[in-house]
Amino acid sequence: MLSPIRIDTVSALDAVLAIPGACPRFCRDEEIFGEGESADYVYQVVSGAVRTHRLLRDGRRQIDEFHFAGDYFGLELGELHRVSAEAMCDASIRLIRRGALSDLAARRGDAARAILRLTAEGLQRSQDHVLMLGRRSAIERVAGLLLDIAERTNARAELDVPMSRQDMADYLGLTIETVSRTLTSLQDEGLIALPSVRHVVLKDRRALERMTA
Amino acid sequence: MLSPIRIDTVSALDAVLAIPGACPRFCRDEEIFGEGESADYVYQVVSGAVRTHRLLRDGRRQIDEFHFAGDYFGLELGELHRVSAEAMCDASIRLIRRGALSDLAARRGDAARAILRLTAEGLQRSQDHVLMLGRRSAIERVAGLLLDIAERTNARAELDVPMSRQDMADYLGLTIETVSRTLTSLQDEGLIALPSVRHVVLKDRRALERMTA
DNA sequence: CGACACTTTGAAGAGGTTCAACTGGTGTGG
DNA sequence: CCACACCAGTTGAACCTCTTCAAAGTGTCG
Repeated sequence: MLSPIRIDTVSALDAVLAIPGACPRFCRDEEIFGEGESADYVYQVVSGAVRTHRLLRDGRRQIDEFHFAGDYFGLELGELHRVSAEAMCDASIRLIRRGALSDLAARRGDAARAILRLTAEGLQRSQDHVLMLGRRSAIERVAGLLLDIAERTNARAELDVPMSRQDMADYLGLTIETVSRTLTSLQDEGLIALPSVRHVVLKDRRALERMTA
Repeated sequence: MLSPIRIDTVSALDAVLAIPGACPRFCRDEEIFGEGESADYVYQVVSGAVRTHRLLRDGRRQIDEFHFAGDYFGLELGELHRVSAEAMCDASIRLIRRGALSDLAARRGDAARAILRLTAEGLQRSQDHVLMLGRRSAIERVAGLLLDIAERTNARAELDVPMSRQDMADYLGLTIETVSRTLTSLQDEGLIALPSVRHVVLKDRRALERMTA
């Protein structure tokens, strides 16, 4: 049973926002929507992983967020998307008509609260991101990202990392070389292992957590 | 947010959220609430200016946001404040009981939408902050902050800067010395003037905007 | 006027970037 | 089935922006 203000589980959110929608597949690096386009849909990752990003005029890219199975993205206050979204690997994405969602929110208080909750969670994550970019060193940022991926993909020690080094760099406000060197140094210190480029084993989670706390 | 009905002005928001509340005064650097405290109120700046921040264990500080007259802050999804808030100068702050706000939101769709709108605007600002910290140089960050202050305080060319250099640094992810040097170099280039420490004159706004676009 | 906090400036240093070369894994074609 | 090409990732070295540490300057308030 839901409290008047809190919706406590992802599945509860999904139940409230269960609106039929198409569920197309996108392949690796395919654009789902672009910055400045009309925000006619809200999206949910069914399988795979998605990145959302913004670009400066000169090409500098900042990845805003990574989205994993179950996550919603593309929810906007205004009429236009403020970020672009691309699949990081083959992904299936549920499309929810924005009009259907606002109709639902207008009729049902719990749906309106679910939307508020999604937005507020996005804000919390963005605030964490700000703290990371403003005040943490490269090694702390990388450690934090690995732990975040572990948590959000429900991985134990061994992670499937769906993003390239460039994606990690553009999320962390670093360069690809710094990310690579930092991962190597974490490996040298025995905190992680890198069996392959897109797999990371967390060997000393406690130590990683100490870096990010 | 999702609804076709938009609330377009701050005053409209205020009308919807007009709940009687105390309006205490805080003096410079006084804490309004602390990170981890129970979030029993939502706050609105009546006059003055407020900063919200988070601290790492070792004392590194990241300012999350500056709040000016009319701005709401301290709105939380969960039970606890995730940031601390302090007055940057003498300020009067309206306190709104959170319970009163959620009652109102439960009864009136437009109030619920107003809360969503506030949250979504906070998210947009936080995303802009992420882009700034992740991918902009010191001079671009400082220029961006000055323009932001100008816009939010409705200043034309001459700005009243309510924050210290340390506050600017902790918002921009820089050090106090870098902020100071950057302001000096903007002055040397003729883009701004610094008649006194807490006053800035924007002499070439176009050039400043070019840096931040 | 003097004390104190904040700001500015200077010089040296570090962390991260840049540019460049090399490595390794993957896919393709002979 | 191997050779080769290609691309992402790694490593190295030089460089640069920003930081750190130190000192001097400025403004404010008793």
